[in-house]
Amino acid sequence: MPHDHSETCPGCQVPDLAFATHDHGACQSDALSRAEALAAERGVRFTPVRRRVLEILLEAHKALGAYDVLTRLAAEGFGNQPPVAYRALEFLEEQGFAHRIRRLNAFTACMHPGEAHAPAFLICRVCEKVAEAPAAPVMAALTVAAADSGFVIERSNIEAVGLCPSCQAA
Amino acid sequence: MPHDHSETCPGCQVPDLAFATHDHGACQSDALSRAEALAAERGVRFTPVRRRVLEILLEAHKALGAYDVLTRLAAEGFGNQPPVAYRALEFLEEQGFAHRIRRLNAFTACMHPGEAHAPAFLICRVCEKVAEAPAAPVMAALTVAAADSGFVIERSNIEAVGLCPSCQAA
DNA sequence: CATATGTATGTAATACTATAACATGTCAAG
DNA sequence: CTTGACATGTTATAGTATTACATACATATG
Repeated sequence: MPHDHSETCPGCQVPDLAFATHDHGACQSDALSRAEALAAERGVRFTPVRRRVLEILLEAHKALGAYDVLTRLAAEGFGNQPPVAYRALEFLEEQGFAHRIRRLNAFTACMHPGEAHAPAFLICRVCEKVAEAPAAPVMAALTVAAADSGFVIERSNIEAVGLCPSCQAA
Repeated sequence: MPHDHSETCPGCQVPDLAFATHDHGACQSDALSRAEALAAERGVRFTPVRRRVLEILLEAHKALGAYDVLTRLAAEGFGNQPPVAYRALEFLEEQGFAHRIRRLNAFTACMHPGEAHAPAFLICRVCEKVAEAPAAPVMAALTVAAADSGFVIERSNIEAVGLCPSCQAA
C-alpha cells in the first residue's frame, strides 16, 4: 500500500494504517530527515551513532530493547558496551525522535518528530506491533485529573496493551 | 490530620489529600481488610506471604521495588529469593490489591481495592510519593483514541511524573 | 595555530530487575 | 487417605540499566 510522501507519512501517523502494511521505506527516510533538520535547528549534534540508532529503530518498525540496538551497533563497528546504546537512545528520547515504551523495556522511533504531541502507545499483545496514537484528548483529561489535586505534570507515559485490528480477526 | 475512617479513607483516595499528611494507619487497616474480604469472596487464598507483602506496601505509602519488599520479607523469615516477592506481588496485582508502576520498576498498594477503577499515577519526582488519581475520563479518552483505529484495549498504564503540591512550594 | 572547554564516545565493572525450572510442601475435595 | 491443584522454597540464570573513569573530538577563543 504505497502512498504519496511529499509531506508526512499518514501510514505511520494514523494507527489504523500503522497496523496495516504500507510503504514504510518512505516513512523512514522522512522521519530521519525531519530529525536531522530539527537537530540542526536546535544546535544539538546528530552524530553517527545517534543517527544510526534512529535508523535501526525506524527499520525495525517495532519496539526494540536497548540490547537489540546494541547488538546491531556492535556488528557495525560502534562500541559494544551498554552505555553506547543507552546514551544514544536517551538523546533520541530527549529530542523527541524516539519514545520509550516502559511496558516493554523497549524503544521505538517517533514517526512525526517535531510536531507537538503527547503520544499514547497501543501495543498488540499478539503481533507485538506498537502504534503511536494521537492522544491530545487523553493528555487533556490527565492534566485535569492531576490539576484537581494540585499536581503539575512534566512528563507522562500512556500505554495500552490489547489487540490490533488484524489480530482480532485471527 | 487524623480523620474518620468508618467507611473509606478519603485521605488516600483523593490525591490532594494523599500528598498531604494524614492518619495513614487507618488507610492501611482499611485497605487490608477490604482485600481480605475480597479474597474470601473470590475464593483465592490470602496467604501469610501475600498478606505480609500487602502490609509492607501499605506501610511504605510509596512505591517499593520487588527487592525492597523481598528484603523485608527475608528479615521476617519468609523466603529470601526473588520469586517469593514477585509471585506475591503478581498475585496482588491480579487481584487489584496493588499496582505496578512501570516508570519506577516498583509496586504500590491499591488504596481502594474492589472498586472498579482505571487508575492514573502521579509520581512526584522530588519526594517520590505516588498518588493514585481517579482517571475514568482519561481511560474514556484513551479507549476512544484506540477505538478510532480498531484497537481493543485490555490493560493500560497511565503514569505521570511531575511535582506534587508540597514540592512545588519548595 | 595553539589550546582550552564542553560534549561525545569507549570501556570496564557492577548494580538492579525479572524469570525459568524444578523440588517440596500444604490444603481441600472426593 | 490419597489425589490433584495450588503455593512456596531454592538454585540458577537471563535481561535491563547505571556508575565511573579514560579518551577523543569538535568548536570557540586567545
